[in-house]
Amino acid sequence: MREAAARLGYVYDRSAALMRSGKSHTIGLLVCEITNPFYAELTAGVEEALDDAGYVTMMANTSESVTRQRRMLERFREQPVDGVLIMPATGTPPGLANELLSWGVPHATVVRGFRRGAHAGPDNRAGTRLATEHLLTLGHRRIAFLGGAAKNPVSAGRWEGYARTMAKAVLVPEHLPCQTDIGQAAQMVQELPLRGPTALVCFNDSVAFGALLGLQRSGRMAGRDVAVIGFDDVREAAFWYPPLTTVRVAPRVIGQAAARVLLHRITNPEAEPLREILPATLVIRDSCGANLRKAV
Amino acid sequence: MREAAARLGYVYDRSAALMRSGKSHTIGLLVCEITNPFYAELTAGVEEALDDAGYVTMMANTSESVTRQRRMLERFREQPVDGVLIMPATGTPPGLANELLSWGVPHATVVRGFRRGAHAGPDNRAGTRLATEHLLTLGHRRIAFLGGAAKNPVSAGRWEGYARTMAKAVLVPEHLPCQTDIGQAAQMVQELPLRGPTALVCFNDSVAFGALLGLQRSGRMAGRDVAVIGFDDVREAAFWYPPLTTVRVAPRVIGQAAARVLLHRITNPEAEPLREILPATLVIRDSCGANLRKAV
DNA sequence: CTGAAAGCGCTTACAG
DNA sequence: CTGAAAGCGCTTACAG
Repeated sequence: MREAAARLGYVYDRSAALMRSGKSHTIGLLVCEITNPFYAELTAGVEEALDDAGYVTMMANTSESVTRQRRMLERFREQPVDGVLIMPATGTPPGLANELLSWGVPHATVVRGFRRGAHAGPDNRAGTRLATEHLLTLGHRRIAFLGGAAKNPVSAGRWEGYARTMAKAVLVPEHLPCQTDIGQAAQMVQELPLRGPTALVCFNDSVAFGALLGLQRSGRMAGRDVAVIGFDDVREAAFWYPPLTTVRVAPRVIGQAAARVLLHRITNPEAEPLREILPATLVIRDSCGANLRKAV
Repeated sequence: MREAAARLGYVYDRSAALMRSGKSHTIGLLVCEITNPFYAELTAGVEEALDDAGYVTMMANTSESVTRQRRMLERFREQPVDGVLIMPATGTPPGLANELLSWGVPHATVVRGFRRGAHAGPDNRAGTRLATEHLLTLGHRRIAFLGGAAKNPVSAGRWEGYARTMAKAVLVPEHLPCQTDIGQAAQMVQELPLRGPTALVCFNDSVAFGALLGLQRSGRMAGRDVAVIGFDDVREAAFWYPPLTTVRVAPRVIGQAAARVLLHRITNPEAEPLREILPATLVIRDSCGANLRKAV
């Protein structure tokens, strides 16, 4: 029937259907920085899962701009969409969670979360704990944490995983603050004193790449002179020189979980919001020196 | 007025407005592979420009699946959107252009184009011409072209720029086919005979990264033993070891041009479709050996 | 179970 | 120039 109608040039009008039924089968997705491969991969996971559930994804890239995020959110509200998946831009006021609640728009946070409400993200604390424990096993004592701002829950979680593991080993945690940027991290590491830390737990892979670069520039080599561990396992991690040991959190899996959590919110508005914390695993390559040690 | 209404809880309903006016102020964007940093950056450029023009971007990632592309396109038609921006998935039948035309949906292609119709993309031919000329200037004679499938216009254009420049220098062009993938390219280059090409013009940066890796694995070094030039200038290009000499085509600028071309199509449906071919420039870093030469 | 009518919230064309 | 009414194409609730 619809087949035949289509042949005659008929096209189903979703906007009319939406107006009458109030269901758009569209989800708004707010990405904090699409040019970051980690978030790009995550976005692909979200879209895949929503597509399977019969939803279409309306994506907007906020480029870490709170203003742009606000505008897109209002736009989603007017559209309207059936739900919003949000990776909050840096500097998002915590009050946003309550505002979204008062709007009555089902929503879930991804990776960067609010204290409460539907959420899907990696186990940040377990990730840096695994990394730190691995370095301790390799015999390191002067282990520093490179990067991270500590103001947001992601940084806080990763710092905690590291700092608590250090404390448990009766060692003093050390924070080397720097921007989440290859160039900045490289600068920081390049200027590190010779008798400084022998191992670095990095906030994420970008920072770790910078560390690799900074070591190289100062004539040192990751894995041999200083152990480096990243966080995320972006695709490039395996291809860097040396290949990066890092904490894998599978962005695509997080994306799928986020879609699930939001859809649960939509279908069960009265139920307690789901919070899915996804496991982190350590991927051992060369930058931590473990393979080098084995070879000797 | 609207301010006051908003305070009372009123939310403008775009779906109603759309139904009456037929204008959605929404553009559908079909991305062939969002996890490729080049396309991610391009997407950000499109969105930025459309946002400035008062349009919202509805993005869908096809992951190079023609089936998914078809479904999203039909969805966009039903939605409806005011126009579609498409980076065709590999294997898209050329007939799609006519079909879109018959649907009456304004559209433009990005990067990968059809023979006719609105389009924005890099000057592929000029890009590889610049790369090849640079290698010739550095004294190379055995220059090969690595990667690219030649079935699509992008590959064809890049191959032509290389092959014609070689022919002009009375040299025989050589094609080393491989998948557009770091691992595949690395394998290919690793197995290259010692008396093989002394320089490689690569289909894109991913392939070039693979070449760098393959050389490293076989104990050779890009820039010193074999010159390597990429295409795209993705963000990582400057940070690889050695830093990659590559053809810059500024994905963000292409994205902005694509938005412009589509909006022109929407506002001037009777006018000839615009085709914007954006300039390519050569960014000289270390992988081509030019800096090494200077230092000696 | 089937079919005609009402109505979603806007914009637009028309009457006053 | 202002204001009330019609209508966009669906879905839904209701009458037959």
